[in-house]
Amino acid sequence: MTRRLKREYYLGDNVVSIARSLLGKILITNINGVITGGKIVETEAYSGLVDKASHAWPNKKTARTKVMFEPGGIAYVYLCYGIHKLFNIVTNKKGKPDAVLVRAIEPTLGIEHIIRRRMAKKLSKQLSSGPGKVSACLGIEIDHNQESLTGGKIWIEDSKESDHTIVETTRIGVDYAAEDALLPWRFYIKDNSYVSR
DNA sequence: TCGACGATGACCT
DNA sequence: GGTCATCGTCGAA
Repeated sequence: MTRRLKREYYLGDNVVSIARSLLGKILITNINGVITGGKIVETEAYSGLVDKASHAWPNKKTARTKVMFEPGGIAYVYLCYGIHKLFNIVTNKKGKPDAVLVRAIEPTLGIEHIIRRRMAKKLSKQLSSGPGKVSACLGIEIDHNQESLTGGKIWIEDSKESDHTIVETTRIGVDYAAEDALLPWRFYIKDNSYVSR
């Protein structure tokens, strides 16, 4: 069985280890009563204090990034390229702007709704293999920004699964971050076909 | 105000 | 491999 992660989980001060430990857990949404979810198979860590790739670097608080300065356990959702909604998990204590980007899931719950949202005919590996696709599958919108992850709309459940091998590598699409683009802060489950790229 | 530019994805060749 | 849709954000003016 599975159980919902508690607030304390998200308050941890090591966003990199949280990003790694989120692999295999189940991300679930309840959007107007429609429940969908999937196993997290790919994540990336972003740390506002030390990481040029983070929107909140260097400890930069703006209208957009202020949600990352809140205590962990809430969502940071923003619009990328004017089209895609990217879902992040805010971590760490108040004033420490860390977040984990969920890049891919393996659908496990409400698969018929996921297929409908993606306007597909059937389940395929390409439905949820990318951060914009994850939000599209789960019905995550911009106005879920700052939504609590311990409430009734978006949450994460633990899983007993632990037999996967984790691959760590560099993050995607952050070349602008110069040397920080080389940090091994992207994690995915080895051989899982829902991983992006 | 204004303009450059994305933590992407779909579609094309 | 390449192109481009599309718009909020942020720093410059």
